[in-house]
Parts: sequence; structure tokens; C-alpha cells
Amino acid sequence: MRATVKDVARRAGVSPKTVSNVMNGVVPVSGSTRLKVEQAILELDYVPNLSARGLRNGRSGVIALALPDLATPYSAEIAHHVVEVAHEQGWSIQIEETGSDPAREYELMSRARSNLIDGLILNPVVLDESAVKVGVSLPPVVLLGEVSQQLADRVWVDSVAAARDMTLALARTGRRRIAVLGTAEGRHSAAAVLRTRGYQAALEELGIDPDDSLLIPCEKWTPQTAADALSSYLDSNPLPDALFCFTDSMAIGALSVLWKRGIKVPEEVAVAGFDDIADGQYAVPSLTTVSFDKRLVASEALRLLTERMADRAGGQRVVTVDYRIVERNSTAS
Amino acid sequence: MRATVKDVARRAGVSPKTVSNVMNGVVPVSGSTRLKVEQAILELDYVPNLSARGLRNGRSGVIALALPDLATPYSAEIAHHVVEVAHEQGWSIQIEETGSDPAREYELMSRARSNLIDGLILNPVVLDESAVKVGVSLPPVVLLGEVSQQLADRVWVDSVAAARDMTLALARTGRRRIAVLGTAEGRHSAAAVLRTRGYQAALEELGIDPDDSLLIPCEKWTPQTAADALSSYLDSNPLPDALFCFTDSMAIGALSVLWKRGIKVPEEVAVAGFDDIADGQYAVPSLTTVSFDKRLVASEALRLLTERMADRAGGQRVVTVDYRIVERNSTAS
DNA sequence: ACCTCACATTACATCGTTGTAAAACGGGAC
DNA sequence: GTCCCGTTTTACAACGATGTAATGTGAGGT
Repeated sequence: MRATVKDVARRAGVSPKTVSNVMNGVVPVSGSTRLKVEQAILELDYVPNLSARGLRNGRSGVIALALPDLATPYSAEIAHHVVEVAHEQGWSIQIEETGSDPAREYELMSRARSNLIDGLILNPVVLDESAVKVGVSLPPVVLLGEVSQQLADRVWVDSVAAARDMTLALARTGRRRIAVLGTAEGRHSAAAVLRTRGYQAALEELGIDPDDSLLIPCEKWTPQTAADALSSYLDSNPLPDALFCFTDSMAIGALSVLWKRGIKVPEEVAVAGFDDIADGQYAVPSLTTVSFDKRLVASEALRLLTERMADRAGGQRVVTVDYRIVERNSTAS
Repeated sequence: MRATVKDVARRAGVSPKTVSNVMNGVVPVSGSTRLKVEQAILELDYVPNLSARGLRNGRSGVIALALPDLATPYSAEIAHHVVEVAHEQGWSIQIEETGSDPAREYELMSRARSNLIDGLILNPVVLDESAVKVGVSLPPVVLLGEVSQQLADRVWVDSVAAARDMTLALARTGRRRIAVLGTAEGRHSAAAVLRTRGYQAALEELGIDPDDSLLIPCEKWTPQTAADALSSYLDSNPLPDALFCFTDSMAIGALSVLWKRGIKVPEEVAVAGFDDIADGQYAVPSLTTVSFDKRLVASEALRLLTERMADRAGGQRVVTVDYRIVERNSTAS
């Protein structure tokens, strides 16, 4: 049987509350008593019961992190940083996967209300369905990434500007027929819409006529789906001279297809991505991408969340994280 | 204020325990009462408080998953499957990162004892230090991967056999000077030791004289460290005709270095990995590897853990997961 | 009508911790 | 020696859900 405050108290010859005071350190405890208690804690190998503490305090010290799919390098890197930053601050992270399913995104909200969780960091994929539900009486929530509405605190990168800059960077290397991979046909993915918008804005600035046949749709943003989409695209379309993939994962799938077809990157076609996942550096050729500080995303998300939990509310706050274009071999001229 | 059983009970005109009975479904409840209660639950938007339930039941429904580093594709894939399988069975997963630090591995054990966690799935990196601590009075633990001692339930792949098979497969494509990347110089990493052993066994079978200059050490198993290790190796050693990397991540780093040096894979040197991470498929060239069912690893780990939590104990159990060599372009002859 | 028995429901206590308010303690001033 | 005051410690209750044991309800048999 595990030791409780009571056991420790008995052994130290004090009351349970005194033990609690020693543990929490808010109420002053005299040196001699503190020693006795600490001694007893060691002897009994006492570990406080967090369920009881959570019940009493109304806080569990656990934050949920909900991502579409942990196996995605981007999600994994975000999760890594969130876990690390949270741990530094004494929080635990409970991971949930939404599989991009709005229903699941909503379900998590209710779960968050079951008090095992003090707050939720959610990386939504679909815009409206999931967002609409963010109604009243929900726990503190911070959204990661692109979301259409202002429904909760949010940390994001300005996708429109980044996509525009990347398109301009590709043009600067002499490319004119710039295709994008990852546009959405359904109403999915706010990021797809925004990145497409940035791309189009750049074309306009450049005085390049937009050509819809250069928009390669791809609903799911995985290497596999990207490879498939690009592959069938190339079967019936001429090769563009640049390919801007809306995520690095897709770019990696694309590189694989191009290589299999013997199409040289960057000589015949330049390839760029978005997210700066670690693998992009080691891709063959190394991948040009939109980079931003993922650790900062994590720490800002956590900051917003803890501030809101502490009730220092204020309206919906938005943190915009800087990005920069990192040019590597895949777009060399 | 959130509704409690009491509120629901009052509204439904029954006692709190009846509400509890409706929720849990073990004690029979008459149809009419059940309806009244369910109605009240909906009206009040009642969500049970898991801290309280956890305190009362002694179980939280949360399992901790401790991995060296979530940002590693291998860890991320494992985490993905564990989260998914666990969710199907109604468990939540709390993620912890050990950073390969034995102290942290131990710390997690204590944390697991704080009752917010019913069990722990731990992927240890260091063998003895962390393992020794798995003493008495600890929560149910399942270890993932190679561990030297038999201290807890365990799910693993037979690294020795797999490394041997991979080495033989490389030899079958005509390679003779087969180097391995990832051997350990310190006492770290059981996997390094075992995989090296399998490699050496194969050489012996093949009648190839072992050549220690073909053992390329690399303490941390990341693309970056692998790239660095291989790079400096090539500066002062002749090119082997095959390179067996102890993880796919390292292989990806290696491919990048070889490409940058203009060394052709697989023509000049074959490259193989271990783990079959998703990115290996899209590597350029696609990566030959040791593949195994990670979802099975996850589900078996969870099975062992839940069985042990249910006290169907028995001695230390070991589940060995099958593997197979997947030959892709990086080792074509 | 009465008793039994099975089943549905209830009151109460409990899980371990901590806030509140009151009690005990010790030291200094008179 | 007494009184007062600030500090440390204590008893008690409460957080919300649920197991236990006891109570209440009805149907069926005699």
C-alpha cells in the first residue's frame, strides 16, 4: 500500500496538514518540523496522489495537445517542443490525435472539460466545423496554425506572406511556370487556401498570368498523396519549371517521384516546401523551405494558455511568429 | 460552475448513486429512471470529473509513454500507433521525453507512482542505469526495444537476427566491404551492441574477415550526427561498397552526405537502414531497411501493460515482433 | 391478506489532499 | 507570574464519484 500524508504525519509526529505545508511551501514551517517531515517522506517513499490533489485544487497540471497525426514530421516536431517546454514549466502533456476529423476535434473539447486536463492546445485542420463548436463554457484553448475565425487564442505563421515570399524567391531564380502542390478542392484546410492566396498575390506582383493548370490539388498533405498527385499530374501535363509544395512532407514525396522519373532537381524543376522539418535538410537535394521557430510556437502557445488559465484573460489574442525563406539546393539556379 | 452528480441527481429526482449507476452501467437501472437521468445529464451538460473518479477508483485511465525524443521519426511513428491503439481502448496517453537521460527515465517511474498514471510504456536507451532502478513497488511497466536485463515485460524485435539478415542481404547483392554506421564506443545503447553482434555473425558465416575500420561509431542516432560521422570517416578512409546504418534516420543523413560528395548510391555504395520509417520510402534513392509492424509493437505493449494492470501477472513476459528485410533502390545491384 | 424474494434505489462513508478557522505555543513586556 | 501577540500547528470539512450495506418497492406464491 502506498503511503499517504496521514502515514507521513503519523511517522513524523505531526498533523497531515503540516506535511502538506512542507510539500507546498506556502505556509511557513519551522525548521525542525520540516526536517522531521522530510525525513519521514524519505523513509516512507511518499509520493503525493495527484488525483486527490487535482480533485481538491481543481487543477491537474496536465495540458492536452491535439494534433492531426503524430507520425507527421511537422506534428512530431511541434509535439517535441511542446512537451519539452511544458516539462520545463512543470506541466505534463497528454497527446491526442484528431486525424483531421472535426468530430474528434470537438470530442476533445468535452474531454478537456472532464478536469483531468487544465487546457488544450489544438492544431485544427478543418476550419469551420471544428471552430464553430468553440463555444462558451469551454476550457482554455489555444489554436495552432491557420484558422479562419477568431474564436480562441492563436499562434500562427503568416502563410499568405510566406507563400508570397517563397513564390517571389522562386521567380528570382528565373522560374516562371511555378506550380503549387497541395491546393484544396473541398472546403478543407485553411492553410491551403491562405498559401494559395499568397502564391497568387506573388504572381500578380510579378505580372505572371495565373494558370489554373498549375494548381495541383492534394487533399491530404502526406508524402504518399503528394507523390500520387504529382505523378498523375505529370502524366498529362508538361513539367513546370518550379514546384512549390505546401508542406515539406509533400515536397519529399515530390522529390521521390521526380527522381524516379529521372527528372533533375533543381536543373529541370525547382522544388520548395514549407515548415522546415528536419528531414528537409537531408533530402536529396536538400530542400528550400519556409522556416520558422517551432520552439517559439510551442512556448508562445503555452504562454497564452497558462495566462488564460490564470484568468489574465483579455480578448482573443493572436501571436504571429516570424518566418524566413531558407534556400537550399532544391531551388539552386 | 460545472455540474456534478449531485446536480444531475437533484434534477432527475434520484440519488447521486443512481446517476453513477447509469453512467457506469454495472448496477442495473430501470428503464424509466435511466431515461430521467440521461435527460438530466444532457440538460445540465454534465461531464464526470476524472480526478474524483481517479481518486475513488485508484485508476486514472492514463498511460504514460516515455520516448527518447518525439521529433525522431521512429519515436513519432511509435507514438502515433500507441496513441491510436490506446484511444481505441479508451486510454489516454501522456507523453514524456527522456532525452536518453537515465535520470529522467527513473524520474518518470516515480511520476508514474503519483497515481495520475496507471502504467508506463518506456523506450529506454541506456541499458543498465535505467533498468536497475526498475525495482519493487513500481507501477506496471512495459519496455520497448532492446534491453539487456529481464526486468519488466518487453516488446522487441530481434536485432541480432535482423542485423545478420540485412548483412547477408547486402552480401547477396555482391558487396563484400560492408561498413556499419552507429556502433557505440561508450556503454550506451543496447541496440548498437546487438546490431553489431548480428553484423559480425553474418560476416563470420560469409567467411569475410572482420575489419574494425569498417565500424563507424556514432553515439547519437540522428541524421546530423550520422552525416558528420560518415563525412569525417570518408575523409580518411576508402569508400566501402555497402553501408549498413543502424537506423533509417542515420541512413538518411548518410544518403545526404554521399549525394553531396557525388558518390552514387547504389552504384558505388549500397546503403541500408533499420526501422522502416515512412521517409525511407521517399528517400532518394528509396531506402532498403529492416521493417516491422509498429502498430503491432504498440498493441502488444498495450496488451502486456493492461494485462499486468489487471493483475494477470505471471513472470516477466517478452513479445518478439517479426521483421523482414525490405529491399529498395538503395541496395540495387 | 401476508410473507418472501429479487431487484431497484438510497444513505453513508471513503479515496488523499488542502483551505479555513481555530487552537496551541513561545517569547517578550509589564 | 501574567498577559498579549505573532507564529506554528491542528481539527475539520470539502472537492466529486462510487462501493458497501441497508432500505424501499413490487410481483408472485400461499
